[in-house]
Amino acid sequence: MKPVKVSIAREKLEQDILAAAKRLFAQRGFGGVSLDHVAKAVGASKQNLLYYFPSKEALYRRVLHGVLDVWLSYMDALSQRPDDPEQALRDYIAGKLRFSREHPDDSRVYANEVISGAPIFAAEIAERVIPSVQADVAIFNRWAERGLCRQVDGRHLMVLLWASTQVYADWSSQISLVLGKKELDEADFAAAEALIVDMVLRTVLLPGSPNHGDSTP
Amino acid sequence: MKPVKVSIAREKLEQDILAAAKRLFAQRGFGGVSLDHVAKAVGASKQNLLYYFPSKEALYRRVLHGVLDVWLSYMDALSQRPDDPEQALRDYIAGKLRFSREHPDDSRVYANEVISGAPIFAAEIAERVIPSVQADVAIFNRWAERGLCRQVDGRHLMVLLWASTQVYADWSSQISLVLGKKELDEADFAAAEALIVDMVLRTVLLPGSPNHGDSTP
DNA sequence: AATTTGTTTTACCAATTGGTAAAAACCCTA
DNA sequence: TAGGGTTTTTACCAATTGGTAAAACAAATT
Repeated sequence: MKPVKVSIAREKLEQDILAAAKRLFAQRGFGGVSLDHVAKAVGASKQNLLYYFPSKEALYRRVLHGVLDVWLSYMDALSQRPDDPEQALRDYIAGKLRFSREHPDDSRVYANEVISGAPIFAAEIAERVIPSVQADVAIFNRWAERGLCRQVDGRHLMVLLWASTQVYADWSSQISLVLGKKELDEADFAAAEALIVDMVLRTVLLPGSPNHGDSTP
Repeated sequence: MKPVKVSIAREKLEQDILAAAKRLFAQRGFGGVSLDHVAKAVGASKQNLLYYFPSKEALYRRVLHGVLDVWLSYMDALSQRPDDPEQALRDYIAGKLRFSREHPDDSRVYANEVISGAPIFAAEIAERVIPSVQADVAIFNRWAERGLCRQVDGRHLMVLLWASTQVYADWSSQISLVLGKKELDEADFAAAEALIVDMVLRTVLLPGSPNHGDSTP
């Protein structure tokens, strides 16, 4: 198989463009970013940028596609431990919070798109995200059927899990203000994790479960 | 006091502009909206619009100011019942969900601004929102001191309450996809409220409380 | 009716927008 | 070193951007 020859330089510039575009789209949304902004951020000309990505929307789609990859990669925690609701939920929450911590811009790009009603990515979300969510919900329901956890509406629980974890990326500016510090640190994320895990487990686990109601310091 | 005479027509057009601007800013963010968009949405000329609002940023500020008024008006539930944590929390959650239901565009405008790092409204948020949040947190801590509820980190609890309620406005497009319907209806909001109230009360109320752990159908 | 005041329209403007066409520079291999 | 493909630059373009200035129109006050 002939290797697709791509010069190092090309590869690097393309990645640089995607990275800069992600940062800008995260901050200002699709409409608030011009190709010139992105080009200047990477020290290239707008026309050069258009050589790599045929249009602004194409660039945005590529960014969003990458974001979705990352988003989904943090969402498979439930299926990893199909027999242990407690640990699965702990992992899931920890993973999503790690996503917020490590990829805040990905989170914000995604949030911007969803808030706008997903005009561009509705199809891809329907194709990739929704099945993944439904799989998680199905795992949930199976746990309940098998008596491993209480009956709760898995769909709304998933919504609550996204919301309460992603907020630490998307709303970090306001949360920082509330906590009275410039940026969120490790300890803040740990505190968030403790609270969310505590709440979810109290709600989901059966009263008789071993670990029930012990997570308060 | 001399009444500031403002013709009906003026008043109405100004309100129309603000309403249209809010809808557009909610959907596309500040950078994604042009004065011409807003003008066309209300059937006026761009220059006419600039007669009422001296600049795009001025218009945005006015919209955001109104949004903040609404946002804050739904946030005083805790102080209304200073001696009854359970009912106060129920009211608070119900109120914030009502906000998401009745004012989704306000919620989205606010979310857009916060995600962008609140470049324009950081000062006003710090002045108006943060004190309000801190008041709520203080009420919380007092409950805990008086033995009316468990010790939980009030700040992170507030974050969780915003997140889990506002998500039903900001992310309604994706939640609709998950629930498999075109838009969220009364029943969906009721289910969300039930879950959130359940989780919060399980976490916050003391084990011996009267209503503890009974909210599952 | 004349005048003042408030509102809208017309006519501009320079800068920026996303995008095209083609020339120029670069790089690798024969 | 010549040629061929790849990448970058230069030169454009029409449309849109936020905004100004002043004229035209309408409404209320005298």
